[in-house]
Amino acid sequence: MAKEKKLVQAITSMDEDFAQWYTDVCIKADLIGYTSVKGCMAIKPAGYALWENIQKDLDARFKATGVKNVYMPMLIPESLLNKESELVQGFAPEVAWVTSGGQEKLTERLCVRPTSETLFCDFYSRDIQSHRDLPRLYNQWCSVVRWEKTTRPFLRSREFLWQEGHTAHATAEEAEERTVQMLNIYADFLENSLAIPVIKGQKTEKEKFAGALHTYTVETLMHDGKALQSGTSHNFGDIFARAYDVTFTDKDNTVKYVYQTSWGMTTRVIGALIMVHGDNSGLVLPPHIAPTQVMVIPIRQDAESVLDKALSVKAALESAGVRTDLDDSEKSPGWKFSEQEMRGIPIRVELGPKDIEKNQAVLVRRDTREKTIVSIDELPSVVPQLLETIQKDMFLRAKAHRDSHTYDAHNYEEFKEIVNSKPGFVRAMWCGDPACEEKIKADTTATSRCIPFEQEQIADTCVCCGRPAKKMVFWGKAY
RNA sequence: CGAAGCGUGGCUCAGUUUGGUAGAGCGCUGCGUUCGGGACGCAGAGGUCGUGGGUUCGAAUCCCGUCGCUUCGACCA
Repeated sequence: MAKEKKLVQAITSMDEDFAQWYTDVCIKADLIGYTSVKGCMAIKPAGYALWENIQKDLDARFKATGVKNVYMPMLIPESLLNKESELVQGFAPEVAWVTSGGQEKLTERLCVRPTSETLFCDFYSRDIQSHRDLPRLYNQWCSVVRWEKTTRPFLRSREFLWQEGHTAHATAEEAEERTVQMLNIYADFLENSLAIPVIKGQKTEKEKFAGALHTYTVETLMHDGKALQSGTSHNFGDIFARAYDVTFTDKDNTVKYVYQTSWGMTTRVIGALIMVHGDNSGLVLPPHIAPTQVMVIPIRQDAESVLDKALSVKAALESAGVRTDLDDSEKSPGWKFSEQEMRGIPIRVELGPKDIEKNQAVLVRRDTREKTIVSIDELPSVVPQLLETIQKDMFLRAKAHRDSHTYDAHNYEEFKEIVNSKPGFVRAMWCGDPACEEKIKADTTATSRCIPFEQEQIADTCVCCGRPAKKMVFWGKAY
C-alpha cells in the first residue's frame, strides 16, 4: 500500500506541540480563517454555527430567568469611561480609540468598547427612577475590542464575540443572588451542553474584575493541563452606581443607589471545546452543541440506489430530530472519513452497496471510533440514544482527566515540584495575602484560579508563607 | 513591550553559505478511470521571491531601512 504518499498537510500531534495542534485543528476543522486585520480572525461557517448554538442555548437559559436583550453603542466617550477609576486603569492598556470622524478631529475621543459597564450605567442612570423599575435584567450579544499584544484563534483575539449581562437591583442581597445564579447557569451550560467539567469559585482580590466588589468564575482544565477561565459573574455592589449616579426612589421615598452585576461568556469557550475534547485527528464536538450531529457518507455513491438510500437515511434521522448532513461530494470515502473526524462530527453513518443489500449501516462514534452495525430501520431510534451516550461519556472522560490532573500541595517545595513537573490544577491552602500570590506567580508562573465554593482543609498553614491558612485555592498555569 | 526565528504560486517549503534571471509536493481547473480510512492517469492555470533603497554588467541570493507573521516571556476573556 502506497499510503505514505499522502502529503496532505496533517494535524500536528498534541504531544509534539500542543499550541500548533490547536491552531491546526482550528484551520482543519474549518472554524476560522486569517484576515488582513492584525489579531482578528474570520469565523467561518463551521465556527459560527457553533457560536450560534452556544448563543441559542445560553440565551434561552438567560431568558428563563427574566433577562431581556438590548443593544448599547459600540463607542464610549472618554469622559464616561473615566468615571470609574479602577475600571479605567484595568482596561486602559488595551482600549482602541477613535479620534476622528470623517475629516474632522473629534473634540473628545471615543473608545471602542472593551466592555460596556459604563454604557449600561449611563443608560440605567436615565432609565431607572423608581423601585418599580427594578430589577433591570438586560443582556447584549455583541463584539468587544481589546488591543491584545499576542493573539490566538478564539482564546485571544483583538475583537471577540460575547454576551454581557448587566443587571441593577434594589438590594445588595438580590444582586448577590443574581451573581451566583448566573454563575450557576454558566456552570450548567458548560457541563451539560459543552461536556466540560468546571470548578466554581471566587476570584481573589488580585484576579477579580477591575471595579468589582467580587468576581465569581468557572474554571476549566484543558487537555494540556492549563487552566482556562471560561465564564465570570461579577457583583459590583453599589460601586458603579456611585460612580455613575445610578439611583432610584425606594418604597420609603428615599433615594438609593442600585446594586449591580455583570456576567459574560465569550467565543473563548469554543477554544475550551477544542482543547478539552479534541484529539490528534481533530475536533471532537459534544452532540448537544454540534451543528451537525451525524454525517452520512455513501460508499460507491455512483452505484445504483446508494445515493437514494443515503438521502432517505438522512431524512429519517432528521425527522427523528437529529441534525444530519450527507457528504455527496466526489471525494473518496477515506477523505470524507478524515474530514468528518477533523470537523468533530459526533457520529458518522457509512452506507455502501454491501450494507444496503443487508439493510444495514455502519455507525462510527467520533469520540471512541467504535464501530457498530445497525439495521437501517433502527437508525432513528439508535442514533439519538448514541448521541446521548457520547455526550455523557465525553463529560465523564473530561472529568476524569481533570481529576487525575488535580494535585494537592501541602508545602512550598511540594507546590513548586508539582507546578513544574505536572501540568494541571494544584490545590493548596492560602493565607489570603496578595503578596503570596505575587510570590507564587513570580516563582512558578502559576496564578490563583479561584477560591472554590467547595472548601476542604488540606493543611493548616499557607503553602507559601506558612502563616495560618484561610482558604483552599486552585492554582494553575492559565491561558 | 522584551527575546528568538521566519517572509519565495492558494498552502508547506527547497533554492540564499559560493550573485547568472525561479523549483517541488499538496491544492486548484478539465477529461477519464476509481470509491469500505485522505485513490490514480493525462492535460493545464498560477509567482515582478513582503516592501523601499543601495552595491553590481547582473540580486530571491550581498548591505541598510521598513512592514508583517510565528513562538517564548510580560499583560489580558
